Amino acid sequence: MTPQNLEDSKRPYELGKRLEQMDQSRAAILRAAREQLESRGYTQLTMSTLAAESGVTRQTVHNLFGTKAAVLEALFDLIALDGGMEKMREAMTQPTAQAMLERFVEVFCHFWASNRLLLRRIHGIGAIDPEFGAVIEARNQRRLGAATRVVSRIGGPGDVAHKAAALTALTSFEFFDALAQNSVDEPAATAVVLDLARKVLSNPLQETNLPPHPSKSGK
Amino acid sequence: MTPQNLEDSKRPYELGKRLEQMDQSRAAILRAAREQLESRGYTQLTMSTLAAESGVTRQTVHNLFGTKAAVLEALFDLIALDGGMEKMREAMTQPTAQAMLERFVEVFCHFWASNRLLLRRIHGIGAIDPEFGAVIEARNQRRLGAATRVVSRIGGPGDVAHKAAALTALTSFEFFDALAQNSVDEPAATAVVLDLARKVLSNPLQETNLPPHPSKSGK
DNA sequence: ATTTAGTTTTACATATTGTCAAATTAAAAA
DNA sequence: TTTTTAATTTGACAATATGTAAAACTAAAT
Repeated sequence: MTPQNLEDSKRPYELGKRLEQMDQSRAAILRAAREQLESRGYTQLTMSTLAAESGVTRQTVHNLFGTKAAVLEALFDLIALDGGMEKMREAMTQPTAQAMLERFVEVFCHFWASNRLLLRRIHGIGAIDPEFGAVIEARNQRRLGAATRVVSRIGGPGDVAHKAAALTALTSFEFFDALAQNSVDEPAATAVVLDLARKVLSNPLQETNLPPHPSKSGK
Repeated sequence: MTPQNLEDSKRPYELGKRLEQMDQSRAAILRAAREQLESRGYTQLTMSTLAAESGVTRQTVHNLFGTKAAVLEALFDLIALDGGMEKMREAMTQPTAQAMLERFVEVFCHFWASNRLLLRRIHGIGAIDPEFGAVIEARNQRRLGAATRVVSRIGGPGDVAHKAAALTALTSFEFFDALAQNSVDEPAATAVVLDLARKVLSNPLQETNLPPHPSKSGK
């Protein structure tokens, strides 16, 4: 019953050029997935429309990816790869703590801005589907880890975990998206995030920045 | 052809007690919708499971609400109503600007905290479905309007629209949810939001809070 | 020329939404 | 109490969408 049996033996076969074509199909499908996800939304994107726009059969989409969820996960992985997430390493190795924070904020804000509509959909899927949500949350936890290192590096008073949570929230896609929703362009939004991040990390919680609770004493 | 025709005339009929039962069914369906949306997510919530758990027929769910989207919109309206959104009026009529800001932040943070998981799902639906997204965005625009009034009331330097956008993002559900995700409880998260809001509204953009760009000069 | 393996075609099973009409039932009106 | 009304149920149906399976087809490798 070994593979060398006369009956079962198969001539060796390298996919070669066929692999390229498969990769092209995969790429075309992911491109179509991105377009349709952005323009039509999640429920309107179907395996059929995906196949039609990418020039293959619906069955081929299933062969190459398996399920609709797998297509979206592949798309998610793709933008994270060529979207510049490898710049994180460069950010985390800055010489000074402030430069580290600055690059940290810039890297994420630029990534959010570059894929805003798509990420809104993908994160939305994570919000409505617990299973997919775990994938998103895993990435958020990695950002939390990086944020914790930034906070530790900067030092200062206050609880590290608490400040890291705040920094993570400030650098979340959702916060950036909310900022950009109201006519704040990428540089301006990035500046706001960076400004707030510095304020969070410099002082613990300065509630005395302005009159604390002026509820009784009118101005 | 008037209603008084012998053929077409109908005996007057008040629904009375039947209306109560319809309301109970409606309430039971919305309760089931909330539970299933939170526990199973959007796609796992079906008209069938909804009907089963609320003790009516699938057809009745359709009779009472129309479509699945309509059920969720009704649920969205419900939590907004009895969820305490009427407290907004009280917040906007505070005597001092600072009290107004404080109540503004507190009202929203408390609302987000009281319906966190449910709102994550509902906002997620808005993110994946452009049509439903418009409903969410309409509410965000109302918050932006209120934020603009708060910002104007507080005054100070800087662009009102810009600061209002920042305040709106800080008081967004998504930002609160991101904060609360990492072990920050409601009071702490509210304090963070309020603190950041004060900082945003007090100074325009104080980039000189810390050494500006210490990229070349080491510490 | 033969073999291999991806693609297509075709068919099928399942699940879900949404609609429709007749039978049923509980409440209102007489 | 009897009749009438309207909501609920029951049963059926159409339309989509996902996912699987197998045979025919085809392009590439041998």
